[in-house]
Amino acid sequence: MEGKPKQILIADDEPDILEIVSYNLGKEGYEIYTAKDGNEAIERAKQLNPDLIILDIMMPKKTGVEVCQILRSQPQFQDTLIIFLTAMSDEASQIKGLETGADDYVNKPISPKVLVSRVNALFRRVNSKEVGKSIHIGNLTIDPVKFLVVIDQKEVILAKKEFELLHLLASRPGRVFLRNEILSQVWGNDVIVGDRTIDVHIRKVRQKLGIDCITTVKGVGYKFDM
Amino acid sequence: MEGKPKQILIADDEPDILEIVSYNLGKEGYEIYTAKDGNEAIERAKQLNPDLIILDIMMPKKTGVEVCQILRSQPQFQDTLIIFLTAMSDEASQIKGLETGADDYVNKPISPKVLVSRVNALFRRVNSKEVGKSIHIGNLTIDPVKFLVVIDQKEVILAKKEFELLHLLASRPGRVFLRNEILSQVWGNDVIVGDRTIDVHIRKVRQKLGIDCITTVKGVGYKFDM
DNA sequence: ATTTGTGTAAACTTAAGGTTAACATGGAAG
DNA sequence: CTTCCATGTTAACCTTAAGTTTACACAAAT
Repeated sequence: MEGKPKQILIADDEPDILEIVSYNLGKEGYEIYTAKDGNEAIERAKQLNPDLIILDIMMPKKTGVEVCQILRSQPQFQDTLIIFLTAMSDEASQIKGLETGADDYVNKPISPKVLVSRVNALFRRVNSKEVGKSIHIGNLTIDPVKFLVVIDQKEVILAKKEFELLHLLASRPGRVFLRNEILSQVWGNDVIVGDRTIDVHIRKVRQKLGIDCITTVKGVGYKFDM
Repeated sequence: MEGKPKQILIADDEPDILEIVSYNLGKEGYEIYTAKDGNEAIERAKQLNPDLIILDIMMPKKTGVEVCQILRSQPQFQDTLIIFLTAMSDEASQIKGLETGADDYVNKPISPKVLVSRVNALFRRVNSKEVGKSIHIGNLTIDPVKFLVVIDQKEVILAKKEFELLHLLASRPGRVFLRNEILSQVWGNDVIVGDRTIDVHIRKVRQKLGIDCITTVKGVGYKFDM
């Protein structure tokens, strides 16, 4: 059971490094995205929500350590893997890096093969326990493992269908789901239910969440939007 | 919620290394055990079932890589963390080591502080493994060794199935276990039992504990919550 | 052989969840 | 402005999952 390809964001100001790392990890089947300074790294991380972020420490705008701290302070990136990449091989930096919340620390000059092995080792470890990944959007968290929705630190209990419906919509924020799609995804392809059934569940979700995050697209379907 | 102290097994044939590593990790609150060759490492690993094993590569009897392969081939050690410690800093060894199933690879001469950071980073990432070790949640203690549940200083006797059921749920508080999962974990994959059997056992546990800590998620399963 | 504890099954009750129908609303087209 | 149609709203109703109780089989202990 091979999941979807893992997304990796690489931030470094040296184009050479970016290229060599992208090439070698891409060859392994990972989906690679790049950033060339600290601010861009943060920006891209927020829009991509990648599985792993590889950060050079010495970068313009913001250092890798700063980026790591900023990202780790947000719930969305609590579980994201982070590897530091750096020319500073002194042990103080390394310790500081790991204590900032990084998962690994690789010294330059990097060996592409070693980096690939370390990336693989990290994913091997994390994959074995991570079954359903939770969704974080703004102050909203959807956790399929705990079957729980948290909004502004407050837990909201949704019934099964309500949860599945919200989970579906929130899995692709902004994208419109046709009523048909919703029916087949949440209710299954065979069951036939009345026309108002979806509406009623949408209503319950809206009501329980208390915030307006589901938009109606008349004649088409619904979408999640914050 | 601070768990039990993590157990670490360190295998190296140089007493100096053993001592310095033991001292530094011990200071961090880990419970340290040692072995001085490959065979002893395997033997102690089996009797201790530690959370982390640190293996020197060049050891008498069996090399660290061999020990790793042997342990990884057994289900008991599938999730156990393994770090290689070695004087061989060439990248081929490192790649081989990581691909054997190790989680990290640290070169000698080792810096105790760096090792400690890396150990901490690994445990930070993998907070989940606590099988066979007692669980403390609030005023509730579940001790699988003594087969005992203590709640508010009062011992509660649970039957085998009841105990296993509670232990499973409490091992991951908050997480929902599907009825299927419960069946396969507690009853085993092959046995087929009636639909109400789980309910009955849930009821007995709830009754005996006297506190409401098991939540029903209708249509999904059960979860432990305090 | 009898007692005791444990696990499973069956029958029944309860309640949560899901669906529907009937009606309301609101915006766009004519 | 009126009509039309898609969606919103509400409450009643139906369905199904879970809770409860009792009974019984079986094994271990006495």
